[in-house]
Amino acid sequence: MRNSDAGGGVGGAMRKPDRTLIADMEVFQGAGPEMLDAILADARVLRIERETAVFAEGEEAAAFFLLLDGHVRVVRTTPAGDQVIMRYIGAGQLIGIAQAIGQATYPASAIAAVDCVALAWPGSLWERFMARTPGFAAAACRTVGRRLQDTQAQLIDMATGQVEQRVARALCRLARQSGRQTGAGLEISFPLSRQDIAEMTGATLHSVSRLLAAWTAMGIIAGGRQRVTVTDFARLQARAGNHPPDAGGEHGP
Amino acid sequence: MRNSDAGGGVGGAMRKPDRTLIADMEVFQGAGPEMLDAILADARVLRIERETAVFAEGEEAAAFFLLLDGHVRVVRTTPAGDQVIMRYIGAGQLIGIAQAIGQATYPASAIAAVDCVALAWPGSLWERFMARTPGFAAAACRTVGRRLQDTQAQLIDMATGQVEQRVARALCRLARQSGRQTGAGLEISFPLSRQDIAEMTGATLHSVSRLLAAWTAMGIIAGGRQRVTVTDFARLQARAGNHPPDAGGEHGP
DNA sequence: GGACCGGTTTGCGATAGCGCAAAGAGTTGG
DNA sequence: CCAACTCTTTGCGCTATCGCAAACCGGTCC
Repeated sequence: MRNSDAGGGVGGAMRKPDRTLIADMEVFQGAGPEMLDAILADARVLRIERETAVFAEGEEAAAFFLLLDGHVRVVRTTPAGDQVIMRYIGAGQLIGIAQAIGQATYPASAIAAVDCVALAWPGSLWERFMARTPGFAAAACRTVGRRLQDTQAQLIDMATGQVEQRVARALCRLARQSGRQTGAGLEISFPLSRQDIAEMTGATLHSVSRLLAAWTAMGIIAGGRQRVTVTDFARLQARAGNHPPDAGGEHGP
Repeated sequence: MRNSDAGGGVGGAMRKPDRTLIADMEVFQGAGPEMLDAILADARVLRIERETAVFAEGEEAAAFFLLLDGHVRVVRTTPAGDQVIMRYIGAGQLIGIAQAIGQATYPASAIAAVDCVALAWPGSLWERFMARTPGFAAAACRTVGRRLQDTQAQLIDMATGQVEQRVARALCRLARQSGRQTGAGLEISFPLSRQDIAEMTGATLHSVSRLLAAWTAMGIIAGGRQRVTVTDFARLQARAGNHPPDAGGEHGP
């Protein structure tokens, strides 16, 4: 089990950020300088330590957040106690927008994958933003829509794909979204355990471990403890579903 | 393969409906009578025959729709050719809202499960609605958000549940949303083949058939060709994994 | 330095559910 | 009333994947 208790770990304030920090966020497009300042005036700046919760599933949705730096994973827990990682969210994205969808409580938990910085607004301001900030509503709608698209794509994967495909796709997605180019390849820029990958793909830790071991041996990926680097993106993509043009016998004895 | 070609089958117009028809739709809450009339003035009324497409995946998103009567299923097709039923949509809901999420093409197909009636607006009007109809943006956002919630719930099912649970949950959901109370129980009010259920749950036709046969024998459900009636909702829910009020300590036969 | 600890790897048996194949059983239309 | 069709049921071998158990590692704490 993970140490992901409570909403603790949300650290103290920093000095107020400059408006240029949020001026190019999609949600605030169309807002003038004075409006941006007003928006910022209502924001708290949070620093969230690694592996602590920004907010927890079921909690009253008292605030919504804009992630300025870091990555958080959005997790839901089943009645049976299984965790499922819905997505990872990177800098520049909104989280905790329960009010956008008319929910009084957060439907999922958000856990910082690394130390993060975020802006927080009281939930009550959501409506004001929706009403007064030009384009905010449309942008929020698109944001939610995009997540719906992603989730649907994942659902399709789960419905039709084998574990190998699902894991390959998850890694491709993460590498594309959060990959940092290094000498060795695209390195996923936050700690990502085999267990995490399993919880993203609906597989078991064991299957994932086997898979990654095989791919490491083939030179498709590299990395150790909570680290994954994609060294051969094309070949990983091939594993993700486009199996036809492939040689190489694989898999155990 | 199903006879679900093209956007054909979209029949001719009916006489204009009365504004009361849409006045209580969530998306048009807050719109005054004259605005409702204006909205209706721009709408076309469509009659869609059973098993024909309202719109097709990949098609340019030229319009969005409000389903007035009937049920449509929203389907996506994988590159490999597998169909996945994302959801069923009933009367009163918006469909084809690709523009809401900033898509130029429909991400899925919508096929009428029964003869349907819908209103259609040119996609170009979306922005006007968003801007001028009070509450429309927020309602649209909530609609998309609710679908996101649903899809996430399904994803969790797929990730953690066995086929039996998934099928049971899918039936519970359908019965709750579209069940018509009859003497025998809650009858799902549109044709629903085993194959459809399979495509909703990521199972095979065969597994679904076996499952339903077993449940029929137990008196949990009833129904024949493309028909499902839930005769014992509580017990079906138990199969779905929630063993709450029930005390039945049963498992596989 | 050695025990400890979270994450990772690996082996192996158990099995759910797929894939294939073919027979039944309602429906539809001539 | 029969033929054709579609949907459904059923049998059976097969394999991907789980579940458990145990060995491994690279740091960390004392």
